[in-house]
Amino acid sequence: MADITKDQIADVLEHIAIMLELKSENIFKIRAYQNAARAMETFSGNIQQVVGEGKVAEIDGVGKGLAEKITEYVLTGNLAFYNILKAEFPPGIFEMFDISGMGPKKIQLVWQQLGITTVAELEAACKDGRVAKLKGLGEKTAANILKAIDDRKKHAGRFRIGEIAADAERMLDDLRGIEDVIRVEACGSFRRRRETCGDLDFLVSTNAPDAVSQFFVKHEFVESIIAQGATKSSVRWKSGIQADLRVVKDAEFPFAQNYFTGSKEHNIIMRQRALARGWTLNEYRLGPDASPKVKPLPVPEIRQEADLYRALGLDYVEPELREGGAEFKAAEEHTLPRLIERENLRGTFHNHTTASDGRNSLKEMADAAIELGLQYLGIADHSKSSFQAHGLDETRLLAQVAEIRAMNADFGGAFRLFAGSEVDIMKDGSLDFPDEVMAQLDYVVISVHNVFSMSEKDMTARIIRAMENKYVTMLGHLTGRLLLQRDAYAVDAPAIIEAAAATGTIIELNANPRRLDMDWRWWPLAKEKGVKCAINPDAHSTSQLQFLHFGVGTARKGWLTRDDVVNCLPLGKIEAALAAKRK
DNA sequence: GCCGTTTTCGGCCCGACTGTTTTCAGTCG
Repeated sequence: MADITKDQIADVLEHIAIMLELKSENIFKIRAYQNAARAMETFSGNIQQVVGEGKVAEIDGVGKGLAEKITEYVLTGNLAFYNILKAEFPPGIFEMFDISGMGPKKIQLVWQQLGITTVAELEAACKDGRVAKLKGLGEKTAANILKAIDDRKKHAGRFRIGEIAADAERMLDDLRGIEDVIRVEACGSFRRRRETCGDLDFLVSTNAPDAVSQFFVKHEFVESIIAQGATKSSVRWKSGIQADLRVVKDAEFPFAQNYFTGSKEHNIIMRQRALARGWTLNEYRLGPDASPKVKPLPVPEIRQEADLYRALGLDYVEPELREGGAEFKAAEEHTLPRLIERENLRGTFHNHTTASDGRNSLKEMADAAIELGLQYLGIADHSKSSFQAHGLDETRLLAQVAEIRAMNADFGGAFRLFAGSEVDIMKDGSLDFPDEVMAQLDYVVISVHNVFSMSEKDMTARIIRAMENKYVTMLGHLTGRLLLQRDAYAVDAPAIIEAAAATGTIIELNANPRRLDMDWRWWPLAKEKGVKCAINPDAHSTSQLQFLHFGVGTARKGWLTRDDVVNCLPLGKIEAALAAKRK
């Protein structure tokens, strides 16, 4: 069996959907491929196993036809249908989808009429007037395409939530300050606390829409105006991100809030549930369906989002869970979890000091933790093999342990530092410190920091071997990914989760917004297996302790409650949790 | 291509904005 991951399957299905669009195939067939790609991305089981058991078609959104294609791809590493389809298109053509305003129809047009197959050729054809002469296009379209090509060069791609959160919060505050503004929300992927956002969506209810729109497009953040209408405006901020504003009447707010929060998949199911009750749902209202297929029920009054969920037979679904997956079944059966909140955290592990590559001293880190209202702080500087990060050898580590013990005496029980280490996992799965050194620590975080290019099988075996050491308390940043920067190394997450359950090892949710690793998609499986989570900021300075906010957002996306996260335990109870595996 | 509490055919979410048109197609979210 080839080592095909579910992400690779999703990419292939997504790519097929794009090519079918270019061939002007049936739109619903295209959507079926897109749905199946989403189903793969959010699938939390072991796809190899499901293929082996012949149960692919049991996955929601995957039918007989796509199950056969997925099975062929997983078993052989190849998909004949995909290869044949791909051969019909020049490879550079797909890059044109990254140009805002270029969709399948225009790409097809410039390709068929002008023979354009790359973004560079498109740019040239816009400049020399050939694009403007095409039927259905014109001067403005050509100019807009040029602007979009230019924008793409400047602002490629998506933004990490850590890069945009401060500006977004500031905009929310500013919008709330406008006269006659009633309700304000940042919707979209930002509200759902996705790890990256392509844009920001602001929603305002007011009786003075013009004033709000004017304020938005003239805000100091704005670099250029993309579109401005009566109810919808789009701008590009100086930071590079696109920000959209929707202005609605207050009675419409809960519907718009729900609609613009998404996800798209979540919205589709919401609308289907409305139709099943003889209603139609859009971003403005819940109303009677013009041609109902069922005997319509009276339409209830909706004042806030929770009313809408109730009307559709659901408990309120927190935004973080609205990814179009298991949230509906749980909301129907009243089994949605009470999600963890920032205030539940009592302390945190995996933080660095000037002893390795941190910017603040032990004392400064402790003071900052106290300032944040934490009861304890774990220090886990790098081990000696991470020489690029000034990793500590045994002598320096034991000196730091002694310093921590002395400081704890001064805190007098109100606050505590825990002495740990972020120990490198060596290439063969052995650890950077011997057992007798780790035995002197309160806890041990283990992480992979080198030799990323191993096979999935070897990397998984490497990590599992390290987890089997009884002094290892928790596994740091599982995949080593740096969002929008460096891909995850190959590792079998379900196998790691199984091993964590078997060995009693905690898995870290690294809250650094560049990482947010382990990914939120795996936490429901970890929770099901009884694996505990530690939300750790991986702070290299006092200010980075604030990363805990992003970690809590990701934990909420992973359906975690305070009971699933060890650092919700108070002093007096956390000690036993850290020591449990050593017995 | 998927799916089913009027089921194996005939549906499949829907509105705003732009640019090119003169009533609509394309794109986006």
